[in-house]
Amino acid sequence: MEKSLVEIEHAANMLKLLGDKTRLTIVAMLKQRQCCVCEFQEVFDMSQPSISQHLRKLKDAGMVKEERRGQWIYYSLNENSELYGLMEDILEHVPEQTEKIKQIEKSNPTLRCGC
Amino acid sequence: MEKSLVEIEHAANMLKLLGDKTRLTIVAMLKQRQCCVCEFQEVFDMSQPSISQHLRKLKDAGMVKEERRGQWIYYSLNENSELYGLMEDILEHVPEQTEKIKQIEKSNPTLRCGC
DNA sequence: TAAATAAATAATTATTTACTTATATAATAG
DNA sequence: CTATTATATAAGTAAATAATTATTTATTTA
Repeated sequence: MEKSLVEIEHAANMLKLLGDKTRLTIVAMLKQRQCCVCEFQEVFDMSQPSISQHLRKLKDAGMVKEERRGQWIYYSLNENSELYGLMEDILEHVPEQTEKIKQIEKSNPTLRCGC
Repeated sequence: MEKSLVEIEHAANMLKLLGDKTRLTIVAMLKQRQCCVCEFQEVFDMSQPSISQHLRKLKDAGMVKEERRGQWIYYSLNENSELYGLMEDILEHVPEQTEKIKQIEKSNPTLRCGC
């Protein structure tokens, strides 16, 4: 399979977004499974608006998509993005975020809805 | 061949550096061949110190190395960096910078030394 | 050794970024 | 309908970034 080519300016914009530890971790977590905002709140030591703003940037760049389910909004990687191939290749070099996934499954913030 | 794993913080730092169009272009050019500072000056519309500072950041991160040859300093990719594998994989998604390489070969700023 | 060239460093500045708190919007439950 | 919960948006701010100009350092050449 050929590598997808991305215009250098688009690539730089994407790399800049992934060049933030929080966002890179978010994306690495989403590679393992979709997450809702309240789940990210469990693992990042920052305010809810801060997390929302990171997700917004990733969404504006087309890297993630959101899906509302009741009062929760779930985020996942956008596999249709022209940036997806590059994102995948980057994530292969980044450790799995299994600890963080375990952490949210333990505290299970969306317990009440049975997601 | 297994993908090299990079700690998420290191990966984020590297991606932040590549998340700048000038630096990403520099690195893409260096994938094709080593270049000296005056050659970068031919293709980027910015001051010499600005280019030097970009190169310094890439060097501090271990992504490029420099080699003085007379009054010129040549930069090349540091293949021994723990980040090299990731960098290579990213560059596979970025267009070749052949136009820029041609441009510097045309004006040939280091003509006088016969490099 | 003096002048010229190549590159790095220092100091400054405008812009961008990543956070904060406060507030608004949207959905659900009582 | 009201209260609660989940998330987004707005406004403000401190820190980081990418550029600039001025200066310094290093090398070559006359």
